[in-house]
Amino acid sequence: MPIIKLPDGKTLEFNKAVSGKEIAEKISKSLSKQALIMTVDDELKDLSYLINNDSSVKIITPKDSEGLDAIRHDTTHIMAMAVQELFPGTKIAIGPAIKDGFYYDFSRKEPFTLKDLEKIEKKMRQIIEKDEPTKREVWERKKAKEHYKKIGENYKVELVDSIPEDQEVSVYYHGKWYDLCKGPHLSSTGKIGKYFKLTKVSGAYWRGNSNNEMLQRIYGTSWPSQKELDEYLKRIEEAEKRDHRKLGKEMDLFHFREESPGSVFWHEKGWSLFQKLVSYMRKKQDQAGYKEINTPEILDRSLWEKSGHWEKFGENMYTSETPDEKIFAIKPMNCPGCVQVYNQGLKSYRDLPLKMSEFGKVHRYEPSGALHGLLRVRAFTQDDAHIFCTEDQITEECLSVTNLILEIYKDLGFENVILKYSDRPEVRVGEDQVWDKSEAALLKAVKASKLEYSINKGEGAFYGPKIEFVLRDAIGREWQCGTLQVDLNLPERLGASFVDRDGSKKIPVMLHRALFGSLERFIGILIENYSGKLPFWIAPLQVMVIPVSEDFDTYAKEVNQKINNIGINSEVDLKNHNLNYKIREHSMAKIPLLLICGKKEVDSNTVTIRRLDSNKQENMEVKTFLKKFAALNRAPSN
RNA sequence: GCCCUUGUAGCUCAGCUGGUAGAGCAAUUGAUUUGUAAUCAAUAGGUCCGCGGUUCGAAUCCGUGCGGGGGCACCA
Repeated sequence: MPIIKLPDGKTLEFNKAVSGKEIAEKISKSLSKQALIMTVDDELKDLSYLINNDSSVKIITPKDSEGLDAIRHDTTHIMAMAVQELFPGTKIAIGPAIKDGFYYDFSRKEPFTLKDLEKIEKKMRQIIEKDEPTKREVWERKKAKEHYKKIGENYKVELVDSIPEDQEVSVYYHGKWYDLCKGPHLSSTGKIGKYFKLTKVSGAYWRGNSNNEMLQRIYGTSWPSQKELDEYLKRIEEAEKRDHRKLGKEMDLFHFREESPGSVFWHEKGWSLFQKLVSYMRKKQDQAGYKEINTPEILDRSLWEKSGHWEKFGENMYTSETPDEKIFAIKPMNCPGCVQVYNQGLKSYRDLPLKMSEFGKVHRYEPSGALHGLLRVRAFTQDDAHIFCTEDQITEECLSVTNLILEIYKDLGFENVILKYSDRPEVRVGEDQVWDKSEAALLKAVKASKLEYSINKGEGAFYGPKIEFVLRDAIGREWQCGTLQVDLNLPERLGASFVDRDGSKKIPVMLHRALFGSLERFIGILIENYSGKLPFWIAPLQVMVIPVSEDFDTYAKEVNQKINNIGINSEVDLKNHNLNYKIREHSMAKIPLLLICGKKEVDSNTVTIRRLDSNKQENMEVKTFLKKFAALNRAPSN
């Protein structure tokens, strides 16, 4: 006589074992129609699962994230079934639901083509049409293994092996096709609806290990309704429109070329944006007590051996050989150089904390497949700094770094920031006790920041634990930017010290921190966040002055000169095109302000402003304009 | 690095099964003097990514290298 407790607190009593389907029907007709799976005492189960004992039950519908996952999981099973029917001999590996969709990994000699995807989709629709019931069976572990061995599904054999001993080995059937699967699944193939689409094929290593063979992965997306599917596809399209590679070209900011893959050729406008960010940060760092330094880009191999980079990071380092056969490395990080500057002259505890910043250009030989526009490059400028301090100062210094970073993000329009804390990796330098100390101090700062955070086990830098600052952009994507790392190893390796209060020599702690991480990457993120429509104060070309006709060229030139004189980047468009044409052209170039000058303006000594993304006209005296926009030509916090 | 895919004018792209390239926009020149998202016309513009091969003949087919894109792995 199970008593079923529902999420709203109500209870239902049954006089025999009861299935989810029956419970849903008892609650309401509409719920039973929408029901996909259920949770029994927080465990996901098929609706057909029979409940014998008193339990808490929640019926899952497409509105729940578990429901959405179930739909996607079912869709991927149906895809795998379609693939095996269409392409006999194809072996199947794994096929989970993922964010916004699903994938399944296959092993087959011939590559799947986009045409194949169409065929597979068609087959899937046929399978769904048949609406065959999905059934679950529990198999003996041994039977499952032998069975899969017999039919040559070697990936499934491995998967059976990896199921923990205390768990059942279950298999799900739709029609004749079956798959090793933990479940749960919808009750029949027709339940998933028809709102799915196969999106792409790619390679993927078996079990995510690059030593294993490469499988073929087919990705798809699946939703409870046409509306949601359309919305998703629209979202993808919108994201593509924001692509900084496309906008960077359109806005004439930068380009890449074969001669230096992964390195940016900055054009005038892009570089102007870059420099605006640098001078903004200089100002912020000055105010926060940083001292800016600069160190060589090429340093002798011996320094990198001492610092540990040669051994731990060598694979990613560019090296150069001189005519006299000396080996130099092009710096992949600024820290060793910075320590050398610290090491000049004796330091006292009174000098600490000592904050040394550096806009250092670093080079890292990233794997070719990792390169991605400005977001992943081989040469980039870090807004780097190293803070030398005592162990007692770690937490406080970390907090002040966090505050600085948050203020800077806010100025640039990012208010939604989360932290990722990473502790010791497997490959590392330094004693475990040292790691214990650094990890504890950093974690304390993380907690004190009161920001949302997650812990990434084993993902710290080889010299110390770290936190990463992740920001969410206008369309909800997360970008890892700033970083803060505690380093109790490098100062010792490179012989840094200070004289303490008692006259003894001690080794300082070093904090590595970067605000944006990489200027290049951050600019990419900025462009995507704003769809290229950058805030006025940071836009490379801020104003375009447009005379209505040739007669007003002189006036337009004068206005342009006055604007440039107060430090706003302005140009005047004297080309022989009509007004409509120019407005269209410069709007598409995403210039924040267009100033129209015609007879009316000349007579009244005014300009008419048209702001990007608005067709309102705003007339203003030139004097007023200059005053107003001079004030807007700096960061909100300044 | 691995799998798939792709590389034609400054840009976006067309060019079927092999017969030495084409459009729109941009550029230049001329006409037009324009009041809030494309005025008209003319002109010029290309080692069809590089190298090698097949062929009487290659942008097109094959091989290879390099680059781009989508993933996987990587991201100290």
